[in-house]
Amino acid sequence: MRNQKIGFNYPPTKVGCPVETTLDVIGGKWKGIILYHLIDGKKRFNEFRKLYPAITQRMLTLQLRELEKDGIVHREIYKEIPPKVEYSLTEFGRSLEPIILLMKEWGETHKNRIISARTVEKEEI
Amino acid sequence: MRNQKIGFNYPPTKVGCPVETTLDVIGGKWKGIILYHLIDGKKRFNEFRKLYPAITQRMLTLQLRELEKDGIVHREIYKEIPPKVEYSLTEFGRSLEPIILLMKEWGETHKNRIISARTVEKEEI
DNA sequence: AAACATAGTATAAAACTGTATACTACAGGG
DNA sequence: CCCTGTAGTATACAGTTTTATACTATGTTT
Repeated sequence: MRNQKIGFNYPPTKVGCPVETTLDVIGGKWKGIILYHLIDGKKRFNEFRKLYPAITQRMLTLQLRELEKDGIVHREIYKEIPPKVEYSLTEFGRSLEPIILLMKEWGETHKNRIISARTVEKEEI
Repeated sequence: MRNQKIGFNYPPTKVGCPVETTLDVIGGKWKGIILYHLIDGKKRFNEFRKLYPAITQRMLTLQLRELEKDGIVHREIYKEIPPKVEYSLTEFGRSLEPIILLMKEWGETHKNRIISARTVEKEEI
């Protein structure tokens, strides 16, 4: 283990780079999708499932709960049967809007480039 | 498995939400940190390790290679002994600057709020 | 001759994430 | 009385990521 020593002690935790803080909040597997759709207004649980059927119920629940815990998303429960729950952005969540919109634009503009950069598996044999 | 059927067929792959495309590029565990520091100019391999000693060599290599494959980062090898390799943003990588800077601002502004939102383990018994 | 520096690679294990499947509650409709 | 719909929860397993540790190359310095 010669190489690992680098002349100073490791900090106990990752001292936050601010960019990492933001990515921690919005970087979950389905959070981009969730936030992107919440910008247009509130959504019900199964609306998300219809928009992205590949999300399992468990993952959707987990991601929404994390966003809720971070104060980004508000969860409104209607005491009805069958159940009705609406998700929406909080005021705080709205502060992410410019970032989400920039990411949306960037993704739209460069999506094809990224896809082709990643599908070059073998150029030559 | 009553609940999983939802009245339409699952698509074969996740049809890209543009926000997800962007998060796929910048959302890796250490990519925020890497990109944030590359905005100031080129960096050598061990400079990153000194900035964030918790990154292992392997992770740093993997993250840099992914950014390189996506065309975000340029890797310049100097044929010297001991080795010297410099990493920098490509022209394409520069197009991420506005997003990185917004994320940096958001993180700086709301870091404490996020930390405390996440450390409320039990309010009452 | 041994040690140092840089930029990695190799391998295995541990930790975390995500999936699959089954299950719950309750009111209304047939 | 059984089925439907909504919004979940529970459990176990599979898959992916991340970590830990050791190792490589090679020219220069001690």
